[in-house]
Amino acid sequence: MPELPEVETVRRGLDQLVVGREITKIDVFEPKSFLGQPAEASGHRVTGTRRRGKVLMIDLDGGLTLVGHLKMTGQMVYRETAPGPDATRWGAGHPNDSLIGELPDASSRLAIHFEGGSTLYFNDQRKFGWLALIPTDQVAAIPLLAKMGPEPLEGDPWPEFRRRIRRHQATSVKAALLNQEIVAGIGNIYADEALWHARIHPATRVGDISDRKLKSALGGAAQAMRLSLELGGSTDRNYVDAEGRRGAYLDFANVFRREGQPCKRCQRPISKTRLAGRGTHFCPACQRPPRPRTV
DNA sequence: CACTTGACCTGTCCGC
DNA sequence: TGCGGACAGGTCAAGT
Repeated sequence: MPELPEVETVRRGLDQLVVGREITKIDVFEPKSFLGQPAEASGHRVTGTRRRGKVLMIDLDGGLTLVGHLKMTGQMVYRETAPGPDATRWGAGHPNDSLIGELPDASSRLAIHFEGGSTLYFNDQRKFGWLALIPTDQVAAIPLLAKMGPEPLEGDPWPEFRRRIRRHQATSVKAALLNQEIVAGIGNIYADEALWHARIHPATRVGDISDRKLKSALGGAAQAMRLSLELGGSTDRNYVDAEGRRGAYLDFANVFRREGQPCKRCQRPISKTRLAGRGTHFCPACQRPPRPRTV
């Protein structure tokens, strides 16, 4: 699932690959995946890329921006040449071979064509993701962005994080970490990793957790995401970067998708349960369940 | 307002 | 082998 490190990895790739290129045409294969008028992008040149939380932005000249969200299965994959017999980058046996092949494929929702024949494909198996073409000065007003909490890897997010999470004392800390209005960019993988780091049971109510522990959880999320950035993100099923490559972070995860395997701190088996509508991984020994407060 | 649940989708996996 | 259903999880709408 593309979370902050995955979206940032895609952004860095796109920054190298498409900045300076002029869009000739956008072909939309799945109308619900694109908001706005695709024809309005033609003739505009990419001036830069940005990211806020899990939201990707590709700025164009003329005051336009392509804003996108990959949700769970979105991919932004750049190909230098038009599809053809030689377009496949990966040889037989390459680890990417089974993940992504010639484009467009069945999951391709739109194609952004550039001067010179290169193409940026937006693939999204489950059609939850979207791209929108809107005036740059209206990007910040998108509700998701307008309400979004602090960036966990920029400056000191703790004071703002603390202010926001303390408004939600009755919710579970797992749900709070997934709430983009409390802190930006954390999804299911890094929420579980953060709580393992801080030794907090995911079902614990925010109101029952000290500031010191909450700060540790935020720090744990940041630590996991920084490592993931170095490793090109997490590839669970679909995620690839702008050049179609997998990320390697899950090989180093402490709890995510490790149910039944030994905790790296205490060797007890990792548990998996369902919380806040999500699969939730934790060490039942290191992360003690909350005590009932009354009765 | 705070909080929870279901909807949105489709590919994969599991049990029968 | 085929089939039904659970599951995967980011965000929003609708519910309590």
